[in-house]
Amino acid sequence: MAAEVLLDHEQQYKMLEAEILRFVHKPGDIISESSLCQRFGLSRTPARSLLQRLQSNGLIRIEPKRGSIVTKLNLNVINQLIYERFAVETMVLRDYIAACNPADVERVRFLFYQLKDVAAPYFDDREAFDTSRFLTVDLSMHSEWFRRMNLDYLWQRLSSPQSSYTRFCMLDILSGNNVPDVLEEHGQLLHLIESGNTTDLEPLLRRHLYGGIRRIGSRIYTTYVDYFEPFGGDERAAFKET
Amino acid sequence: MAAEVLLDHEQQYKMLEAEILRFVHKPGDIISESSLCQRFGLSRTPARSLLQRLQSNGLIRIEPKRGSIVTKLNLNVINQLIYERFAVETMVLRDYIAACNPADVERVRFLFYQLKDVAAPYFDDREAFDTSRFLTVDLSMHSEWFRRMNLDYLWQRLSSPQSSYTRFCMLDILSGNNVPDVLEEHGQLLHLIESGNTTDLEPLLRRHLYGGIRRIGSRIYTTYVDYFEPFGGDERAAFKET
DNA sequence: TTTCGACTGCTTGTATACAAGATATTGACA
DNA sequence: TGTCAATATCTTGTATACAAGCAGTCGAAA
Repeated sequence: MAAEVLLDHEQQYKMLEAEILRFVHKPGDIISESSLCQRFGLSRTPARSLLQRLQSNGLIRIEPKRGSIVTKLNLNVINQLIYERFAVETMVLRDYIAACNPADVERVRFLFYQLKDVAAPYFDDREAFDTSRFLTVDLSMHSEWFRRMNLDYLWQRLSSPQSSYTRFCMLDILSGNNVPDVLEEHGQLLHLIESGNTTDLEPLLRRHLYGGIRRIGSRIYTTYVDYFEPFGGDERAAFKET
Repeated sequence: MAAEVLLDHEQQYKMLEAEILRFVHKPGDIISESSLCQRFGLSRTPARSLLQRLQSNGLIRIEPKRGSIVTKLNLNVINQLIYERFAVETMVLRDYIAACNPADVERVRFLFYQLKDVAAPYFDDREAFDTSRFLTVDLSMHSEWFRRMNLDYLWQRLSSPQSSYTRFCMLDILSGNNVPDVLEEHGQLLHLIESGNTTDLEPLLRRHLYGGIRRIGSRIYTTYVDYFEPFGGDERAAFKET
């Protein structure tokens, strides 16, 4: 195979990152410097930079003199990151609902109808359903309230593919089982925004953000068991949704 | 000066990090590969690794063929990180107050008295006041509720020296002006925990966490103006505390 | 057959020569 | 004196030789 020489470092990194996030490289897989040298037509120095960058984002672990290994997901870490997202987004959305004007509401409404359009094939013509686009529109709704409240950096920080969380979400998404829930819950969020209701916000967001754990369920211990770090202690308590 | 050859990579990194956090290397300063080579007795490859690691944590910016420059603080980013901390800690502390038992309360009370002890010299014998120790005990109170709620990773994520926020706090701390406020506010937090009161929690935490911006105040635009990125737009709105 | 040791081939870690861009210096020329 | 181009010297980027640790293979000896 010819080396992919057309890509700059940033593109190379994004490509590797995407491959890890989408489980093309599975947890436990080895990505050696030499494989990157061949693939991208690099010498070892820039290949090492790529690996070090992947490591600093928690996607691989470089073991000296042994190799670079795609990290496994840590359910404990995932739970804490969901908690973080839940805490932050509850407050952001509360503040957003207090601050938004009719034009803002209209924008959210538009994004929701867009989400419905993208989701339609999921029920009618499963083949035509575009998972990736659904995810994009889903996220663009969430980013809307952050953007409106001038919290773009914070949204970027929460949604950047660090550590285990993004890959966990990807497990949920790739199976496609999240579509009905996401559609339903985003509809309810829109309804809260339209009505200015903030009292029902917290339980709804809790259900929405912990949905991944609910849907993946026991497959963590069966189908996907090799993707996760061995479970020690009482991490099964995760199922109780706090 | 003899090279500091006794340190391993981790220690070298921590040392550089601490020097940047404490403004030994000021925003805008240049840290070249060759300076690290000389100082630590390294060749360029491991020196580059150190710099890339600093860059991935937002402490320096590597400009190709030009140099590596200590980043300036971005007030907009700082505000968003304070917002994050505020949102998360409000929820953590609310949950903590609902979950803690008398032994937990006693532990917090002990930490508060410890904080009072460390702070005492600040008022009596300013020379004997230990800034670093005060900060440690301050943080150990905050980490206590995270630890109790099994959110250690989240605490680590929020308090790790990324980006601008930790350095901003350091500006506040190095001046020492935060001691009375911190003592007072931690006392009030203890009081809320003892009484199980959660309704006053949010305003108190807002005051506590935005305290740095309040105390530094206009010095952002005067004394410390060179430490910050140029201000564009309406970032002065920061003063309104949301 | 089993055990154990040398060895072969892998991995990443380090040092260093060279490439190439950015910037400051220098000096000739007007 | 002022201007501007050549140049010297800085910076980081890249390629690569060598170091050194880990692991699996192979084979000889018990």
